[in-house]
Amino acid sequence: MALQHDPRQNHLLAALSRDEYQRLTPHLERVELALGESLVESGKVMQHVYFPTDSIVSLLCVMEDGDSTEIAVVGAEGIVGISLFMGGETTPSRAIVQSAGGAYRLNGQRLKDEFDRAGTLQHLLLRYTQALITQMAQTAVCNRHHSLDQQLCRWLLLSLDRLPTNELVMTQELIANMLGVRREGVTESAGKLQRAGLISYHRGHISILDRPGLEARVCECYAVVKKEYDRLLGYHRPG
Amino acid sequence: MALQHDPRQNHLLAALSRDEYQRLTPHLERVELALGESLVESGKVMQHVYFPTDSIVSLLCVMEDGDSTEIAVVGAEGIVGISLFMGGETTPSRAIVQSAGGAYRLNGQRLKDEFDRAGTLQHLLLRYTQALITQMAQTAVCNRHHSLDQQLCRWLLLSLDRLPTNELVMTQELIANMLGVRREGVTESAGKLQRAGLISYHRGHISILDRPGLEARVCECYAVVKKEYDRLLGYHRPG
DNA sequence: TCGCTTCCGTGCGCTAGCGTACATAGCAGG
DNA sequence: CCTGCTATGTACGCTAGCGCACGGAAGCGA
Repeated sequence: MALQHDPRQNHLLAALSRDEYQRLTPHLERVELALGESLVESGKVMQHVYFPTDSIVSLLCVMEDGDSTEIAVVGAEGIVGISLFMGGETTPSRAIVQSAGGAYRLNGQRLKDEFDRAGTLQHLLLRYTQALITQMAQTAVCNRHHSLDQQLCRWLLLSLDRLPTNELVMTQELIANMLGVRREGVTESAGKLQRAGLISYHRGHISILDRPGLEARVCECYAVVKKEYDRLLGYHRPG
Repeated sequence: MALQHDPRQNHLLAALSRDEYQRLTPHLERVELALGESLVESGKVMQHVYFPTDSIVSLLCVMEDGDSTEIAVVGAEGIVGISLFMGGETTPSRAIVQSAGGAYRLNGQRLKDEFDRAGTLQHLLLRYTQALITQMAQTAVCNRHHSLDQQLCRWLLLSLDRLPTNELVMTQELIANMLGVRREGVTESAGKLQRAGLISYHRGHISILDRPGLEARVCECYAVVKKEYDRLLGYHRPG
């Protein structure tokens, strides 16, 4: 029933009460996010928050020497720019578009005003933030204890869950940046998955051929995060 | 001017408005936390939140095989049990007392009621949560990119910042659990620091002898976290 | 004083992932 | 077709940290 472009493709916006949605919708601006575009820069004050619909955004922690690590990924289930309503205004991390697609942009002040009404939106955003925290925590423990192979599977599955298709546009170089490992390491791990017939890699395009196969190889971290997202955000919707 | 036991030794409680503080203070219950005590168990609903005064609490992410990693540490600057006001009620992580000491306990429903008044407390708690998120993110990137030596320095400094003394009661075995590494690895790294004259280790008691020396060895992660805590929570108080 | 437990130190072989270097293959444009 | 660029594959030595095993030392209780 969704129009081709409908803010309610974003799950947070879809869960708002009628009143809230009607207050916000005149100020929602549809934007197309390009691969690699930066939505949030470390320490810079944001003017907008973003509600992805069919795009994916990575939250990255970047260090002085340029090395980076993805700490969480945001798709249609979430929002980019939580520090606006959390009160800090800025954050030391970056937000990079990991998969091009659409999103709805909202002025930061409008969001804060609505947040301060302490209605459904506030509760939704806080629950979402807690889910995000879980993802970050699990990422930390995964970084510590699990093999690159497993982490790559986790990353692919988390991305896949946020995509309408089975195709990912993403070079190994970029994945390496996300995971905070060498590009060659990704080549090697991806090669294993490819030889096992789980994925097919071709110059920046990954096709997932066997999702159950990936789920059989992934570490528990994926399930922990997914379960917590389901619990907190109740994804009982069809699409 | 603080009494020997004063809830306002916790910085969040100290920053409340007079009204808020007076509403809460009849329900604050002083408790002594013992080393190793568990305040929050994975998936269990909490009855209380805790405001540490001179104790330190570690938030741990524990995996199926028992391996664990500390994702953040909480002292007098914070609160244990954010999932209560974030709306999730439970969390997949655990909270363990890392350094014995005092705390004030508050019934969860009382906290939620006050939180929903959308006053100073709400803003404080949300800003604190954002600081916590920064700590978790930086922990994740540190796990990935930095040596055990550096991480041990970071851990010692973060603990030291939350302690009144220069002495830490903590076995290497426990530190290893926090950092998610082998006990032997901690022995080795701690040995280096000891030979360099920075610390003195003796059967579960660590004395920090040369704090500037630790700061010279630590990775940038420590400073990033500290700066963000200062920015968000404004620790311009004397003690 | 003896015995037990806890905590710390050390050694050794092993492996995952790093840093580096280089080779190849697809794609685009002239 | 040739050039050049980007993405991927491969190889090789290196190191940090792991798993395991053991030894010793400090404290505690009987």
